[in-house]
Amino acid sequence: MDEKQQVVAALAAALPDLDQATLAEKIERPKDNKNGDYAFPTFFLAKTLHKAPQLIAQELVAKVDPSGFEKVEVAGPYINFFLDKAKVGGNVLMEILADPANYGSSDLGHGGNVTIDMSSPNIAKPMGMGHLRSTVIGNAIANLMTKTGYHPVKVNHLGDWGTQFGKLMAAYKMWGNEEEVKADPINTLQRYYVKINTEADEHPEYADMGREWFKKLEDGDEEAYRLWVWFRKESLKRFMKIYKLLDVDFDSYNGEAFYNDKMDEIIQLLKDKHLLQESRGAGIVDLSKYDLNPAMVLKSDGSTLYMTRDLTTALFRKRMYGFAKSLYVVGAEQEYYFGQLKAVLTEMGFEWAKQIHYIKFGLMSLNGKKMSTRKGNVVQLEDVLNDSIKMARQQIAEKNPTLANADEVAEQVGVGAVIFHDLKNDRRNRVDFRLEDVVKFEGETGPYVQYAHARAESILRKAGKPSFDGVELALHDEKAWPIVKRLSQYGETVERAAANYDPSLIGKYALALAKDFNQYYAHTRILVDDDQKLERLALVQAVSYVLKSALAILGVKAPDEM
RNA sequence: GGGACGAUAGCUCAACCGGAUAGAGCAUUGGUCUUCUAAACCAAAGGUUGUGGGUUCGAUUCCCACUCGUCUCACCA
Repeated sequence: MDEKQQVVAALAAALPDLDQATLAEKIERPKDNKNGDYAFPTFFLAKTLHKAPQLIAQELVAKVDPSGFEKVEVAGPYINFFLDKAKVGGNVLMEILADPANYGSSDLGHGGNVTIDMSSPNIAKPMGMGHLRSTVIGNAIANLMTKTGYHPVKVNHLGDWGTQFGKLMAAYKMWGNEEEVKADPINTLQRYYVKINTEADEHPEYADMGREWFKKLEDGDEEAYRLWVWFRKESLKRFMKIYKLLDVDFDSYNGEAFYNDKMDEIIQLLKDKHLLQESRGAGIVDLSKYDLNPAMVLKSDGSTLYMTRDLTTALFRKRMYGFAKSLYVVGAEQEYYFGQLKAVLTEMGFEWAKQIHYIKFGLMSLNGKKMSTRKGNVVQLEDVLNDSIKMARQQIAEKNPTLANADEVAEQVGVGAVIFHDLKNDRRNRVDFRLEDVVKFEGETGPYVQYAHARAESILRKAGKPSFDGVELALHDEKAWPIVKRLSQYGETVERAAANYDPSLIGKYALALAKDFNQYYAHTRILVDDDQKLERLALVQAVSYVLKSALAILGVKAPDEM
């Protein structure tokens, strides 16, 4: 950052007619290191100066003071600036080593609360791979918020209410067996649920039974309530196992049921503001001024919908947390719906509606088809995690059989692979689930990054964990320059990832840094006793810190040995 | 039919604000472990960036049209 200012200053002296902001805007970072560290293209000056860009570049470079730079040279229409590698490199390393935990952090958020609606699995259904996306994306965004000075509030908006419970209860009453459910709650309940759905075509009365049971639940029927509590408890127990594996926790588990008795207010508010209209017996809010279809907030039988609960939830969260932002990490198929939700809130006069951001992610499919719990074609997240851990354990047995805490590391690597796989690409991309891709440990994967980190730690152990306190560092190894450059870009990468709610930028950064390091490692011996040994070790230590930090943002562990 | 999003190497994906020869990984072919962990490294090969126009000194990137794909368009969530 300061380095860019240095370039701006040098150019400003040669081009007094242009203001610094314009110059800063035009300066770019060449993709190829041979074109220097910063470059200034002169095309845009051709028109005003009536000269060829190449000529402008040549004339300009003569006026630029190259002191402070390694060199400044012309390459066609570009002026390329090469930084003083020894000095800049040393500064970057010293900055990281002085305060590793805060490297890359900023205070853009000034402590403002950011509620993040994430994970939100449905009770009485197994957590599928689809829920992984919302969980790990939400978790990574929460970490990005922390890193940029916000205070994230992770909310697991459990799907613990709705007509599907009525159906489930009806199914349980017909075919259920208490012992069977106790033995394996989720899968058994899931089986009942699939059964009643598949047989509903032949037995239309099942749908009515489901509605009746849900009505009972809403009216506080004792048996319905007892079943609901039981199903919910068993489901949560199972979910907690998965969250523990993923190492994700939540600040609130207030789900749909929590808002069940709080919806009157929003209905009343809509009435007071004359926004509630009747149409075909149902209650709707007209949104034609937003170019959207009307939002239904009351069914014709007077019962509520998802929309009703979400409006209530939004208002509750604003009051409870006074959020600076409210994020919803939800599948892309709900985009239209969230447009309506925001529009209704705006229509109600809540100016904070614009603080709501919908963080959509691409649908996960199986063999090209949408996964459907009702049809039973889902891949269970727990199975995938366990498979991955098992495979990681095998790899360790082959490659590092004497590793002391092998089981613990296998879990970190196996789970890390799954999480990283889900986060490395743009969250909006659709993904077709393929186990062999998810549990891959080579190439652009989580384990690749973890491995680079473990190698770095291994070297530091062998070097006797050197201390860098108060050491004045310069970096003389030219081969280390790509690494240092990458390290120096961590903060801006974090900021960009946070601003775009895009964890994949951190994933790509971690891969690039791991690759830089692995290349260096393959070509340079670090543990040789010469006068540059300490600065090489400082480099290794800095890489280790930053890799670990980047992985931590993604929610991936960085074992010291693997 | 309306809307949203997308189309880049055989496959999965990159490409910051419009910039230098469009880059990685996987798969394929070949090379590198008596030296810090080979979950790694090096190399080869792989492209009319869906099609056709336009804007620009310059377009994968911006605009228009078209083709194809996914999602979505009130009593599910």
